[in-house]
Amino acid sequence: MSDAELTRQNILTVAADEIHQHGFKATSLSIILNRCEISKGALYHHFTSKIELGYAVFEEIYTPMFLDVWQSALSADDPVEGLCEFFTSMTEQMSCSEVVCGCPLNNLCEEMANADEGFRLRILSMQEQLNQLIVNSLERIHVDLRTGLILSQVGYFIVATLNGATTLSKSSRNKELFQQVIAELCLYIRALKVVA
Amino acid sequence: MSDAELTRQNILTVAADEIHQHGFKATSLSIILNRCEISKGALYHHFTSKIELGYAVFEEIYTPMFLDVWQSALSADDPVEGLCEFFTSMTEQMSCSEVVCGCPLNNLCEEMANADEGFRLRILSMQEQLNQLIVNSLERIHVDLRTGLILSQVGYFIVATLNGATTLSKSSRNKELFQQVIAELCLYIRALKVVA
DNA sequence: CTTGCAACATACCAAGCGGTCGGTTATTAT
DNA sequence: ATAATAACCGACCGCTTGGTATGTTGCAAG
Repeated sequence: MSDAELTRQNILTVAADEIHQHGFKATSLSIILNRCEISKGALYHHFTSKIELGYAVFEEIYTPMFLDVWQSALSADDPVEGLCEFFTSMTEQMSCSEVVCGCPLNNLCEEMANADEGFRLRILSMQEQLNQLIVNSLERIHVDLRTGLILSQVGYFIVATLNGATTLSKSSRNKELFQQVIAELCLYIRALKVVA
Repeated sequence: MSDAELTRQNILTVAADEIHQHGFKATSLSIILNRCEISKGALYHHFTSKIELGYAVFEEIYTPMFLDVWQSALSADDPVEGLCEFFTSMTEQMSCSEVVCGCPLNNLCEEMANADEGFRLRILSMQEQLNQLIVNSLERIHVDLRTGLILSQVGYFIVATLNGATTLSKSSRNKELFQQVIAELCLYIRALKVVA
């Protein structure tokens, strides 16, 4: 990787962390410059504006990270158990800072979907991709599932609850609340199956 | 109501609307001053700082509004049906701007719980009050409910899902997504009861 | 060897922010 | 009537923000 590309990646990584911690609007370019030990000229050589940097972070950092982790959870033989294990391991591995900072995509949806069309469309596309992943994996085991389920609706319900749980936990600063909601969510997910 | 108190209330109302629309940090005092047609001196006569104004909005506008609406939903003879009707009527009455702006408390939790201790504690207290309301009303009909339910967990699950649904809907700018999640949430809530 | 452009650095800018302060008007108590 | 204070005004301040324009360095092709 060339020096220039290294600089670019470094900016993206640091910016992703700052945006995760403080949100997009509250993220200061000068702090990114300090952390990267570069000048303003360097940043504006690689990105035309703050919002374009934000888009790049979304597309090159958040999106692949997000798809990877859901993909692997849903590719289990039994996606229902895959999801539950994924959620449970989240609560176990979750550090305190992650409880406080929440999910980057959920944060951006809250903050920017209403304020910037570019962010809104990217977030929307991400949500639809994620929902499709869930629907596809549930369809794989449709013979084990209750009849009458609207899978797309179920997918959005799961994502909504997970996001709601992270937001809710921010005020208590510990993962107890998160764990409770996740536990209830796993009950719901497992109840999607017909009783054996 | 005295003129001074009228001014104060006007500031609170306008500030509540601005914070709802743009979040706390992005809310500009000068815009509030313009909308209220008052001077900066007037505002700082009634409130010592921007953050104190934010606290006042939370306590005097958002909190009572929030408790009122949940209280009345949960005081129905059957709180399960009360909740479902409440949620369903939300989707029907919801204007486009409300879809876009989301729930004021959920927004503040996302934005400020991590950034300001005063907001965090107020939000936490609000969440606990709300959960207690739900738990109390479900306990009233515990004979109709499935055994083994952890009511506190159920309460937080409901709130988390509702909040997640509002956030999720922001990116699509319409209430279709919200309605889907709410529909699934009502299925979940009604399934709390034992089959008759 | 030199020409040229990518890859930076630095100084600067206007705008907006929350907040302060001295002054003015209106109201109320004595 | 007067004194005191509440209620309000508006100019000003320091600071930070995203963004720009000019200048410098270094590598790489011709």
